[in-house]
Amino acid sequence: MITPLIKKFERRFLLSDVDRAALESLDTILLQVRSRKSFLLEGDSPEYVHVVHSGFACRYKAFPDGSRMTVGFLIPGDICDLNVSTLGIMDHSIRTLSECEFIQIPREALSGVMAEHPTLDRAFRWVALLDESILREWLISSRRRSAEQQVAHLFCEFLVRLQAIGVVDQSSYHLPLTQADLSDATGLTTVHVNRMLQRLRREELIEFKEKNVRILNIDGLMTFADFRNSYLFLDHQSFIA
Amino acid sequence: MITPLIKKFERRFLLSDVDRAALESLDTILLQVRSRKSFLLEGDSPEYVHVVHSGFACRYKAFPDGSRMTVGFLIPGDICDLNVSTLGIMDHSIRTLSECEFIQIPREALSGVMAEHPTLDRAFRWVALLDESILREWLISSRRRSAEQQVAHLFCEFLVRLQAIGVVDQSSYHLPLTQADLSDATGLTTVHVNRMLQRLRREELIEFKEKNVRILNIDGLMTFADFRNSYLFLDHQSFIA
DNA sequence: CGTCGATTTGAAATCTATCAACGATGGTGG
DNA sequence: CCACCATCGTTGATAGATTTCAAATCGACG
Repeated sequence: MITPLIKKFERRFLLSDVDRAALESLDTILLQVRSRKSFLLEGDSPEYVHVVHSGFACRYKAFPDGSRMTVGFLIPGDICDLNVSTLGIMDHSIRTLSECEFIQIPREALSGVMAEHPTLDRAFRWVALLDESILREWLISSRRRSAEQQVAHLFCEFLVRLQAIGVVDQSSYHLPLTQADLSDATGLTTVHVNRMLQRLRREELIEFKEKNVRILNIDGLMTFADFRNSYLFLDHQSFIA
Repeated sequence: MITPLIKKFERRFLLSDVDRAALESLDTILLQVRSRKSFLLEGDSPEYVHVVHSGFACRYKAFPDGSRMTVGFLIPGDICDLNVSTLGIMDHSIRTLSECEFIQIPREALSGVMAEHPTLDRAFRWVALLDESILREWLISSRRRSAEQQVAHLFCEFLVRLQAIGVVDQSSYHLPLTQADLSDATGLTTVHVNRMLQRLRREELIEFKEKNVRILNIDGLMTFADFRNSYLFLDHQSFIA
């Protein structure tokens, strides 16, 4: 049941059978959430840890004026609320972008597993750092990249992250976002996002319609966006046994 | 020796005498670094954990074109390279902005302490989350705040963080940064930073000269910058014993 | 058919970068 | 002590990127 997470860990860690069994033996509940629902809010103290099993979601910060800013996307295998264990509360909110299934893990049980399995403990810390690294890259995007590059970079990030979980088909992938979602995630206006998408299309880098992305020129896109995947920690170089 | 870190922990956690003794018994070395030196580079695997004891430093990402982007500031009590334990290497660099003293803690010994003292383990995780929260706020700054607000927000952040370690005197504090440093940290040009500082001065919000910041109107500044200190986790609300 | 959300278009306003230059300052070496 | 140099801060003019505002189009769907 918890397989997307295990797969994610195994991109970087060599789990023992015992480790894997410990994760699999966790008593989980599958939770379905409809599309475009805020299901964890800033200030919440969820008693379960939630792992995305299917669907797309995002982390966001809500503002008094009713607007929100997306600070990260969640795809299958990503953990929504790992931090709650040490912080006590969510310091941002989570919202689904498509219909989603979440795996709920009792927080206590998970802590127990981490305490007894050093490799798993390390793996969980690692995914937290991965989130932070992505966040840092978003900051870089927002400061150093032009609007067009930012949008392009986002499509690269999706490409690589979705490839890693095996849901990319010939450089095409499903992406249930609206242009307004991209605007929340980049801080650009929807008008401008629209124009940037048109440009990327005209330059024959990507196509994005009907919730489907097709990368027409991967190298061209990555070069243009100044995308380096090292921040996603996908290489197995510093493998830790 | 390790007192700035202990003080930081104690803003949020109730350390037992045993916890405190465990930290104090660590075999540390004090390292002096001259101003404006890169002393930890992306890719490094430092064998010690470094805690700022005195001075100002920053985290930054270096780019092929020789420029750099600051992604966070370090003040006394902040940890430079906690992540190396789980990641194996630095995924960004650290540079001093003034003469600095760093406390070097053997990584193994620190891990041991964390393993045996759950509260300390939690405290270390907490400071990691604090860093991440600040990063998230920087992302928000860079997307939602005007240049002038960004600069103002940075001065608010310094004010509150420096207050927390007790080095603010009547809403004045020492800040050994150049306008170019502010530009690295905001992504603005130095020219524009200069103009924003002039505006803030003209609006009688702050004064910044000779490495000294004086906040002339705290409420006005915070309101203007849309600054809320909750992201700095300074409140003792969700105190964990 | 009408409505709603999403996308697209155009024109003007605003913000920030860019380029170029100048003044002040402090340190260094002669 | 002075001349020189480098760094920092300042100013002005212009170009470019992005937002803002307003409106049109499109498609899905009841």
